[in-house]
Amino acid sequence: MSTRMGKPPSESASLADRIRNTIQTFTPTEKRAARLLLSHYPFAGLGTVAAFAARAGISAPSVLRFVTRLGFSGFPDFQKHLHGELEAQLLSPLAKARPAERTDTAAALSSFAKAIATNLRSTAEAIAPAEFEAVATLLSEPARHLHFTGGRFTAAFARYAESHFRILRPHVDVLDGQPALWRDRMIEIGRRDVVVAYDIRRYQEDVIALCETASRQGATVILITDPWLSPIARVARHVLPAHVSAPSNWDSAAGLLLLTEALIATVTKRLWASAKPRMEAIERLRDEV
Amino acid sequence: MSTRMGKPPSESASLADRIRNTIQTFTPTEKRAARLLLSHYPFAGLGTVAAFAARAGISAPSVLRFVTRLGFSGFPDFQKHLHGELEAQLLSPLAKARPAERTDTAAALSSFAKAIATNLRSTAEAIAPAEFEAVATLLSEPARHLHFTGGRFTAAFARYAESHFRILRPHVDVLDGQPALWRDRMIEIGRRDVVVAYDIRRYQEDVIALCETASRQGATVILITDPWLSPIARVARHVLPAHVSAPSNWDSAAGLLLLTEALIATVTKRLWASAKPRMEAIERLRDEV
DNA sequence: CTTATTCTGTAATTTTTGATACAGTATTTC
DNA sequence: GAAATACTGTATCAAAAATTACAGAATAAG
Repeated sequence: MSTRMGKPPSESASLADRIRNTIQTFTPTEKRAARLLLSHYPFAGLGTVAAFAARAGISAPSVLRFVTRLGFSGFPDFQKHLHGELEAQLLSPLAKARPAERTDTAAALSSFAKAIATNLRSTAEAIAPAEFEAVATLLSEPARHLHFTGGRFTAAFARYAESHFRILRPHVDVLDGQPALWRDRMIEIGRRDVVVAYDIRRYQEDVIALCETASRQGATVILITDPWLSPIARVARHVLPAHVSAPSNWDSAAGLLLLTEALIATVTKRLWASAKPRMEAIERLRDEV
Repeated sequence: MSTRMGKPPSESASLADRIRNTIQTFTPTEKRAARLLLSHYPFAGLGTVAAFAARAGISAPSVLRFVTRLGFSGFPDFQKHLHGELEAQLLSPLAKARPAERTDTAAALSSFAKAIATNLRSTAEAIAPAEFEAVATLLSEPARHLHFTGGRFTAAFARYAESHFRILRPHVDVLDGQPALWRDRMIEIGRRDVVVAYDIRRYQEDVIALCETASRQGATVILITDPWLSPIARVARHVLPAHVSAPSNWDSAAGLLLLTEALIATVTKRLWASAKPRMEAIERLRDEV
């Protein structure tokens, strides 16, 4: 066993910092390993032990001793840590190097806004254009019947979508409230129907069951979910995942709203010729009542 | 052998872009793999085949078929490519500038995301910290009764807020559906009650009437609205305006959602001592049913 | 200068990982 | 509705990787 113990890798400071601070205690070959890693941090550590050894001009066992010295249980453990750092750094360029400022409520609001804005950007980037396009097309076909549904928290977005699409086009409803009531309507759902389901963790059994039934009866299922994908993805024709992370105990649904509003906007534009007179007629009716 | 060949991985466009453009030609399981990779790009691909497969909910061979379809000779080859992209991207922060989207709809989605992100930022900046603070405090008092309500489009956010606050604390409900049904409940609303109203253009008569009545009976009214302020502002104790502009015929409600979620997060933190056991109890009840 | 100790690479070993053959299932096509 | 085709998971195999044992080299101490 080594005479010097490595510190546990769970230290708060970045691994690179820790290496820089302790590099003088390393043996000559370990220093070579450390310099390689620091000069190409952290990419040099992403490959195999053999590749790292060759690049540093040392032997494979020396690399192993190096990572052990750093406090890792083995090379895979070491790599796992690098992956984690990399992901944290690249995904939240803002949240990273910020040593817990005062948790003022005003600061909370603005950091919330920042985090959600980041979500929106990554949500938009992760969506396949063809997928979004296909969904927009489905929702633009007046002959199809649209049914929106969601779980405990996401039912609100089904409602939100419905309240807009209802104005744009005919044959729009929401499957909401008592799941028992859905059953009755399910009988009418078939090939021409489109079910748009919102479902994020924890995925809800009754929504899943509804979509499976709908799919079995030939309906087209569209799923709007989180990046971990609801089980509904199995039966869904199209899936639109949205990022949901937020500085809170709860997930943020802003990504779901983004996709919903973007779909509404796209369909509005596409159906404008028929939607405009329809909207005007609805306005007149509202004013009369 | 597969009937469709993957393109060589040396294409100039990023791998993510290529996947987004060709995802429609994938098999269902390949789509699952693609969605995982896109939603956690490229980190999901940095581990082992088995880890990727488990995370995507598919089998290891399917992952191998996926990378083969993408044109790589094997999983290590695929990872090598990801490492390369990652290094290039992180080393040149400038190169991160988006490579000009192709299709119209993709552009629509990303410009939508940008516009909404801007909304969020300006919404957060325009909120008076003391106002937000005061609202959070009101919603954190367990003795008060909370009622959420909204108009045609905004009722969804009242529902969304209610579904969360209901879990955090007692005495939470939503005034929804038939306005006639509100009347019956109005009789019980008094000094200890808090009415949170969502209202944006075009401001809705029945919601306005509800808030005026509530105010007259001594309730505290909180208004979440657009920058032009609903008439409810006259009777509201606190007003939180949100920016709503969007590249669409419709307004965007993302600002409303931001305020809602930020309030939920703040109240959750503040009530954590009592909310945690409450949430656990609710979880247990759910599991039993 | 000799001896003890630490350091480092070669080579063997074991574990893990990626890859493949094949059979069952679902799906599509006629 | 039946046959053909495509799709996907289980079980198995082969390959590569990480790890360890050990001996030689370098360094430091006496």
